[in-house]
Amino acid sequence: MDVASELTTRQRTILGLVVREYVATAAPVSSKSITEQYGLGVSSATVRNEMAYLEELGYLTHPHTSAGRVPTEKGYRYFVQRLMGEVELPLAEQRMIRHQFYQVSLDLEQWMRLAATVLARTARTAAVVTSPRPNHCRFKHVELISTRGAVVLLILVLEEGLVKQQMLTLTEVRSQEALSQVSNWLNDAFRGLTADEIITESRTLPAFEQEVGRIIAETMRRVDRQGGEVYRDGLLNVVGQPESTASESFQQVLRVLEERALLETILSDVLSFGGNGVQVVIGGEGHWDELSECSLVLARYGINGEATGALGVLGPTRMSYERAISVVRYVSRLLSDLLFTLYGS
Amino acid sequence: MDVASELTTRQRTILGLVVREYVATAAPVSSKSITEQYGLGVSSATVRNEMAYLEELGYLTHPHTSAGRVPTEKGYRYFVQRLMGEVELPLAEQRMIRHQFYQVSLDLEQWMRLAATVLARTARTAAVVTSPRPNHCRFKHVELISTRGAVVLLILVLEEGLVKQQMLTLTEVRSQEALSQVSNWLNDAFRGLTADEIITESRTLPAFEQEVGRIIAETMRRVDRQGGEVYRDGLLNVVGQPESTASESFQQVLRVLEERALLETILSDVLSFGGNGVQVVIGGEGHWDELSECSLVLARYGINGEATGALGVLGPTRMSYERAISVVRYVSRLLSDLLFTLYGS
DNA sequence: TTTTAGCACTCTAATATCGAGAGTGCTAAG
DNA sequence: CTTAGCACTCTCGATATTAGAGTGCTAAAA
Repeated sequence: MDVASELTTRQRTILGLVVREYVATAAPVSSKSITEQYGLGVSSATVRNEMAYLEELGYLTHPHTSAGRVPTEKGYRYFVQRLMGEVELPLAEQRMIRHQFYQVSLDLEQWMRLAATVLARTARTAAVVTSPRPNHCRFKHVELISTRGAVVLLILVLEEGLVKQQMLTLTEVRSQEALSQVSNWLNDAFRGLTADEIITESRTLPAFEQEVGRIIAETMRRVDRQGGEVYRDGLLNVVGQPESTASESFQQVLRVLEERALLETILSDVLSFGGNGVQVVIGGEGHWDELSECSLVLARYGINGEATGALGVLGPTRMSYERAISVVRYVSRLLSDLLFTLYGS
Repeated sequence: MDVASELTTRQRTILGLVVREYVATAAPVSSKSITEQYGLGVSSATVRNEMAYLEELGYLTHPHTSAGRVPTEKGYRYFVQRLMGEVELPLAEQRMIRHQFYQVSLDLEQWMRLAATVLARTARTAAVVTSPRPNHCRFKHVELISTRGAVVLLILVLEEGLVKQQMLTLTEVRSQEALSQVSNWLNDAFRGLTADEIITESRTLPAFEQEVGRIIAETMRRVDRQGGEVYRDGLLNVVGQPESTASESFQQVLRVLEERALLETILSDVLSFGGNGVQVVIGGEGHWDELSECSLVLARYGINGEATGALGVLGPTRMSYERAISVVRYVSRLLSDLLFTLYGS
């Protein structure tokens, strides 16, 4: 079916122009405007015929009888897959972005935040970044710090440089001395273990150590399970859109962005689906009802097999895919590189 | 001037009803609907006269000649200050909220997040919570953890239970042993000091210790300066409003919510302005242009003199101030209590 | 066979007109 | 001081009209 409907060069050119023009102006594109702006050496009537054919194949539509053409989701997909090519972000922008990352201090959290901001600004859409998580995190270091009475601050450092804190209330008061001893002890005992291994290891320990071990394992399991922090930016870009005024589908976008759980489901769904590289989901594609009328441009980043996160951009179907895809690709590579310098083996 | 324009009981009643009715329906309130729904024992004509008087004083307006009345900002302010009284959140809701906080683990971050969610859901507006910060934070504990080569993870714990992490690249590789020795050393030397004191203290130390001390002090200064994390929720509540469709002022609200810097300026402005208790800013009040057509209900929380944060709710001027104020008050008290159990002296 | 000029046709978007209805303001009487 | 009554104003929705943009189709030209 798709083989039969192979397009001629001219048809592809026209489809590309319609997509570009529509993305730029948000208004249906007429045959005349195409011939006038980009002289193809043919008349508007010819373009009209081609457009009618493209509509027959489902790449374009009519809002109504006498209006210009608008790309369908299928049209956008064709554009992204066959017409666009591997566009790279302009070197000037690459340099600017890289510069910003190097200016910020060596801190994962700041990188994530910056990544979200850069994505949103460059693609002019909403952006999402999840912090990188290992498949199974491993213990590196624990510190027990007495604060007040029986309340103790437990600080847990994992192999990947992730730091978690947790307050505990002990059944009896212990001195900082005693707590330090315990944590030193545990640091030796648990080094490099996973949550499950820590549980096993704890069995042989005295009651208090065992209790702390249990809490550590629990925290690690939570980290394994619930994935990382989610950083967002550029919500305004979604709201400011001309089409957003009326349509309710944009409320859905905001809902997706606000509800962690939903967002994470979609992200992991999309990423488990495709392989490496940038994934583009245009208008739900049947699987994700929440994303109708929106597109998602996603990529994984991080150190493969060790710790990966997701990052991407969410906007109206009418978005600049060139910009979105190129910036998602660039930032994901950049972050991967930065992570490697910190945690790489 | 305000003394001369003291209102009669009936005028106050009518103003109150108009505000309540308008908040509920979002439509201009007519004299008839007032007399019909809440029999005041007077005719609509009387109400009309009173309304005209209230308009003269600036508490109400007309969208146009033949429409019902709408409260002005001054009207809302009068309502909040003189008519509303100290409304408490319904006990059932109080219980529900308290329950949610106790279910979540003993973790500041989770409390903040939950507080934002609860505020947004209860007041049906956008909500903001900033984490509590001391005026001048004091050193408690440092840990240096070697990760890979010369890259070291520095974990800094402050008196108030705040944990900061930071990656360093050393000029030479050092063993974990050596690093632990240094951090033990510093833990004794810096205990309870402020950033400035640490700088002074460092002068007498060897180069490496001095360098670490400098980094610690720098981090602490950053904490002092830039305030805490900001948690937001309920953006959808702003977008979903009937009046939001057209007006651009709601884009401004979103801008305020998205731009950390702007938000923090406004928060600290408002809070430094008023004393304790819940502060209500209705429609910018001349100082904050970004908040025209919006209202902000804010309170400080935390342990006075030790560590305080801000929390509040941001919505259209047409919001339920009873709900907003009562929930802001309740959550701020609740959080203060919770903090006290953890860090209180 | 492909392209194109030309023209009829369709639909939108803007504008004007109209009437009903809601709500006020005012006046004069209670 | 209150209220019935009424004129007046303004919005809102419905309807009509028109200009213009853009298409689809046909028949001629390349």
